[in-house]
Formats: sequence, C-alpha cells, structure tokens
Amino acid sequence: MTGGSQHRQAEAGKRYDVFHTDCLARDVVDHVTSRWGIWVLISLRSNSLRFYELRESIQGISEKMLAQTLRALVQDGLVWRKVEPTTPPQVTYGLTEFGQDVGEPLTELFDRITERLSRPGAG
Amino acid sequence: MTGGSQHRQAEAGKRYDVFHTDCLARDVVDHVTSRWGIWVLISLRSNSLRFYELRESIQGISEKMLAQTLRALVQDGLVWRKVEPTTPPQVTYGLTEFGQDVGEPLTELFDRITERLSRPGAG
DNA sequence: CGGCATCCTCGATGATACTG
DNA sequence: CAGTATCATCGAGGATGCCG
Repeated sequence: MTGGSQHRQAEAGKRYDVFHTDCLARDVVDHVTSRWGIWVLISLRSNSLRFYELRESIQGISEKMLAQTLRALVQDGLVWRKVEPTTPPQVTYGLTEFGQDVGEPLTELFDRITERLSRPGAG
Repeated sequence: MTGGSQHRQAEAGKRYDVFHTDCLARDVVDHVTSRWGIWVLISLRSNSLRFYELRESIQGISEKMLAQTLRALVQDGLVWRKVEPTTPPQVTYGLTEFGQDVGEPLTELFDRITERLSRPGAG
C-alpha cells in the first residue's frame, strides 16, 4: 500500500484514501465482507466449530465455498484451524484474537440491521 | 423471515438462524457488504457527497456500479438522495439515520483491520 | 452532470466426482 | 469426515453510447 496507516482520519475534507486504492486492508475487508466470510465469522463467534458443523450452520454454502472462505480467513489470520488426525479426521475452526476483533463490529452491524428491520415504523 | 428478532443471542449452542435462511436482513447485509456498498457508506459518513464526488472518492468504481449501489442503499433506507433541478443537474447523497447506524460498526470494522495490518508483528 | 440501456467478459459460485 | 479437482453456469461488473 502507498499511504500506510491513514486509518481513523475522519476529518472532513480529507476523505479515506485507503479503500480507494490497492491496500492490503482492502483484501482483508473483501474477504471479511465476502458472500460467506461474514457468516463464517459470526458463526464462529460463540464457539469453535468443525467443518461439517459450519456447513450445516450456514445454510446454502457449498463445501467448496466454505473451504475456500475458510482458507482465505485462515490466511488472513482471522481464523485458526486445528486438525486432529483421528479416523475419521476432525478439523476444527475458531476465531483468532484478530478474528474476534473483527467479529465484534460485524455482529454489531448485523444486529443493528436486524433490529432496524424488526422495528415497526422503520422502512 | 421466520424467527423474527433473534439478534444478540450469543448463547453457545443456539446459533444464529437468521443469516442461514431467507431473511430481509440478509438482503440488506448483502447490500451493505457488497463490493462497493461498504465504501459508499464509509465515504458518506463524514459528509454528503455528489455523484461525481463519490465516483472520484471511490477509486475503481464505475458509474454503473455506483448508481446501482446507491439505488440499492437508497431503497434500503440507508442513503437519502436529493435532486437539485439546476443545469447541470446536481444530485447529492447522504446517510440517513439508519445509514449512520450501520456506518458506525462498518467504520469500526475497517479501522480494526487497518490497525491490525499496520501493526509490526501482526500478520 | 447524472444516470440508464446495451453488450460483453470474466470470475465467483455451484454440482459432481474423487481422494485420504 | 474433510477436503480437492474439474466442469458448467450465472450474474456481477466494465465499456460504450445515448438522453434529460
């Protein structure tokens, strides 16, 4: 990235530059806000889950997409992955500290939307 | 949606049901976390902007996508749109109360990610 | 300037089958 | 169970051009 760490500059006039350009943060944001990323992260907030638990948890996701999404999130350092070499194999996923950091505003976002939509007059 | 307002239930064991199924909230979440939605919302947090200002603000976005994203956000009640019938025409966009509600955790999310990535040992 | 319609491309996503 | 590989598709998104 070019600018570096220009986060939290909310001064009027000087708008964000980060998300305009090629920034590593943008990739992570893209992963987090990807079609399935947000649901994976929220799913893992309460407790760690195994692969098939995640798959059943997030209805509509295919194994491929789940694996792909998890791979990206693991690579970004948001999710950890623990393999137990039993038979059958057992792989557990959970949130890293970073993942929890990110999951918080994500859940907040989700909550605010659902709350708003469940309100009578809102719309 | 079926369950209604089961938000903020973070009890282990009972996972979210909302985002698994067909829920109006899911649509809004999809719009907000769409490729461009998040940047539009964050862009508008500090102040309202005109169409072309937004376009220049969010590098890489096409007019089509900007218009489309804005339309969705306006329809969801996150963004308002004001047309001034001057010549040339002048259209301004800004966040509604709902939009500000949503923009907050969104910015928080963004900030946490950039902060993390700008930290030395993280990664 | 704002924005819609059209065409077209490409990548994300899904279905299926196979491996360890 | 937990993936990976391959193939087919569908729609998001970009380019262009036209209109008020």
